[in-house]
Amino acid sequence: MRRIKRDEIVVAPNTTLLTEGYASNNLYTALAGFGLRHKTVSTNRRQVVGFTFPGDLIGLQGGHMGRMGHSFLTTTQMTLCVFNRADLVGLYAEQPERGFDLTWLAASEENFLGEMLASIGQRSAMQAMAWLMLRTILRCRALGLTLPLGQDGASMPFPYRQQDIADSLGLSLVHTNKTLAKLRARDLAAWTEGQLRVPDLVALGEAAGTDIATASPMPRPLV
Amino acid sequence: MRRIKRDEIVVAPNTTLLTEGYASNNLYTALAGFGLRHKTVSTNRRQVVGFTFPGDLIGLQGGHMGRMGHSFLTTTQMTLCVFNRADLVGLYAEQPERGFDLTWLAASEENFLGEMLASIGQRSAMQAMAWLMLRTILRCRALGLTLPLGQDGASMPFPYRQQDIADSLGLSLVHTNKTLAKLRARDLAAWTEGQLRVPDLVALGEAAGTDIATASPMPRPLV
DNA sequence: CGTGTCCTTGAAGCGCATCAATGTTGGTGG
DNA sequence: CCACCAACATTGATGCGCTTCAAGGACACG
Repeated sequence: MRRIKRDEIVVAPNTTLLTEGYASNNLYTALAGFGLRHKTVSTNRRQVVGFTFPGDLIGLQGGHMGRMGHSFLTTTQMTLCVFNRADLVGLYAEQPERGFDLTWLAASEENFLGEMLASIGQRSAMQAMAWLMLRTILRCRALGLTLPLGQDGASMPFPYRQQDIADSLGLSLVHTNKTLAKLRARDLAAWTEGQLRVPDLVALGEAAGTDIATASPMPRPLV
Repeated sequence: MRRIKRDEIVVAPNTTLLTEGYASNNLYTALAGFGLRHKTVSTNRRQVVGFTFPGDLIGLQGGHMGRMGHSFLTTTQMTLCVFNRADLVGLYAEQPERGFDLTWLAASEENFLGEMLASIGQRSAMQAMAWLMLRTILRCRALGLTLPLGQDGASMPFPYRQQDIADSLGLSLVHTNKTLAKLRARDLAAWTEGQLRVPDLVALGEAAGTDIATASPMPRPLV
């Protein structure tokens, strides 16, 4: 991938990098910082379709299908590696394994969205919230972004706003807040000051109606 | 693709071809018939993550990520073209454009699931249902599966059960039935005897809170 | 003619949205 | 250095859209 790397940039918090409906010449890999991808449904309604962590590829869609299906917004300051869309075609020819990996990533994203769908569609607010936190912290543990917490727990930076989670789960801000308070009261997950602390991953999994093995992400190729 | 084609099979209605959590050696292209992909959340709760029409690729995930993220179930009898998972790797090397197309397909699926997510998360039952019917009929029109109906309408076979739609939109069967009745009463969409009839696509789009251009699928590569 | 599958309709109740108000924190300019 | 404001978090009250429970109808099949 280094061959087609074009640049490395630092972006301010709360910046829209990619806009839904527009073509993008670039795609990025997140090196540091946090962001999110979202779709706009109507004025004052959006759906967050994913949280972006270091190591994630951003804008693959735009590179393959004329225009972006979602926008990308930074939450914190981010450091990004920049690639050029036009270079992708050549990459497939020269390094088929990389092309295979890209399909893998897209399929993996698809799988994640399917799980989100199942979560929003079939679970209660409480379960869905628990599932999201569990899924997030397990994924970030695989990335080395978490710190151990007690026997079976973990903590990690999670610098989003409650509104972001609400828009991700299709809940109102108010109900999101109350559900978070419940999770905190039951010692399942405490999310304060941008830090997510889960004292017992197994217990959180039970509240989510799933087990850790099911919620664990698969090992992924690096791009 | 013909090079790696292994077989052509006919499958009975209501048959599970791929099972969530298991690896699959095969992937398929639907030549005729209808089916659906679904995830099992718990006993007696599932999430339908997509309806499968002729021309669709089935099981790409299983070919790339060790095991399937969802099950595949036929609704009608289906005719399928069978490919072997192991042949995929070679395909990427020999025909990079095909590999590119596969990523395109996966990214396209991801995009669709994002839209489903937005629909379930942000829209009312009525809007979500209208959106699903519109999206479905527009996609099938591009495949040549629809017949024109009046000035701005279209009709197509849609041989699913109400429970399938309910599980797709995260609604109860009862409410799905009542919402369908409303759509029928308002002359927006009539779905009876396995046929979906939409007299005015634009009007349906208005009920869905979107316009036809936004809901239209992008042209796709054939595999 | 009984049995299973799917569709339909009514009634009751709950989970969540919406409305409204207050608290907290950090930034900004007088 | 404090008054002010904007952004985000929190909490209570009210009501609706949906789920769940229940029952019955239509049709196909052995």
